[in-house]
Amino acid sequence: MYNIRDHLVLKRLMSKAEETKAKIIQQAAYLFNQKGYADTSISDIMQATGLKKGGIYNHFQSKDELAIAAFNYAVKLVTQRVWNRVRKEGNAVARLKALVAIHLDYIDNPPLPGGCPIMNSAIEWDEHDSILRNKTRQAMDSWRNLIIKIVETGIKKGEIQPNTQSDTVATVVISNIEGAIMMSRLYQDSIHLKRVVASLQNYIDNLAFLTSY
Amino acid sequence: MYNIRDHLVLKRLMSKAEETKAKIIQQAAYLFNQKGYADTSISDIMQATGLKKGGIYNHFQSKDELAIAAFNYAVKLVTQRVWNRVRKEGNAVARLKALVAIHLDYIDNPPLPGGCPIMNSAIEWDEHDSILRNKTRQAMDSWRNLIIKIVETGIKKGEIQPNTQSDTVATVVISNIEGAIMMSRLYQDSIHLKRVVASLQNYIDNLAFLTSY
DNA sequence: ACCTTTACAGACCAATCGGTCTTTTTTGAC
DNA sequence: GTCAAAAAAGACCGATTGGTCTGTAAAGGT
Repeated sequence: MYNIRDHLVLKRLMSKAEETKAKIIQQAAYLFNQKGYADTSISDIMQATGLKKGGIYNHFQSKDELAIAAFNYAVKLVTQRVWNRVRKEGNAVARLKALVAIHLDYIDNPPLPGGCPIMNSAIEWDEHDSILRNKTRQAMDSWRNLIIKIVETGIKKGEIQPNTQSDTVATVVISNIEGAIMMSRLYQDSIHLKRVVASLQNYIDNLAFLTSY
Repeated sequence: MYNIRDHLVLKRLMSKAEETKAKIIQQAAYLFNQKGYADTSISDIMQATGLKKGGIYNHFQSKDELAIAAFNYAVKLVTQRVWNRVRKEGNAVARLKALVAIHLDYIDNPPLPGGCPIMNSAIEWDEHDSILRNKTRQAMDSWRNLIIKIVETGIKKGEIQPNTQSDTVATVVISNIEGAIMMSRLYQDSIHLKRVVASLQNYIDNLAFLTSY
């Protein structure tokens, strides 16, 4: 079969197998995030990737193993988008506000279809003692630790009030954002996300050591 | 078969069939809320109720029909608990604070196992155009309208600042609570719910027309 | 106590599930 | 171009899915 990559002088970054595996992971991540693990069948993934059963099970031993790889990929997509935005800001208040604001386009321009994979997995796995629940907790831990670190660095630098509870800030910010994503997705209307982002901006302003007025 | 209810003089409130149907709905509601619709099989419901397939399909035409009845039942459970608490309070600020505080025991003493059925259904159905998504939106509408009505009544009575956006309050309060339930359930730790409830109490205090200090 | 109605049991169905295995095709180093 | 290794195809498997249907048992008005 004719393959354009071989015909060109382009060096191949991934082997064919690696490309196939990456495609499976991406398509599976999209499907799992949209439909959930239980309602996504191997047949769905076969159809999305254009592969047959043997092509998928050549790369993964089980549906679970694929789901874990897909979840890792999904989490990487969402956390990278946040971090790439947050790192641009210098001080803690600006970082927190950027972290919140980046979620405004979670409806119209999401990092992957289906909403936040951390929340989706949390809801689906919260009472199974499964590998995926642990993975979800780890992802949530990273998410919380990012906020905690920003706040504590801000306190040290005198940008944020010293009596601020960083773990409370993390819980409040994440709860708000995740709840708002849920509501905006349910109604297919970003208004809820906009309201919550505005409310959180005000919340963050009140954490600042010196308010500007 | 000997039946103690017939032997006693007790008037039967429900016929045997109605009791059976109610039992199916309750058990199904628990299962759907814990495991989700896709991962709950008719066999699971057979086991939970002690009935066989014919006994279940005698009362419901399909799994979907049962899921809708179960969702209605679950929503009734959670909304009644909220309303029974809120109605005890006279003024808007106290009502809002009670509405928030009632969710503190959502982990240790939930109205039904599996967390908030509105959020769980929202996550599972948010991209299907299904009956259950519409049901979920209706339940969320009621939830929002309760808060909106409390706020607007409070504004009229001079208990809440007149420039307050009631729909924003509804979005913020619900997003916070639902997000916090998700986090506390993921970690099996009510600390996140406690933090968010405390934060929301402060938020509500700031809506009051006259602060006490 | 009788008798009709209905609730329920349980066998049965096709379709689909996740997963295995053998065969064929493709890949890519030489 | 050759050829060994790996990737993918696709037939196949038992178990389970939601759902149907017929026979039996219980219910409950009379």
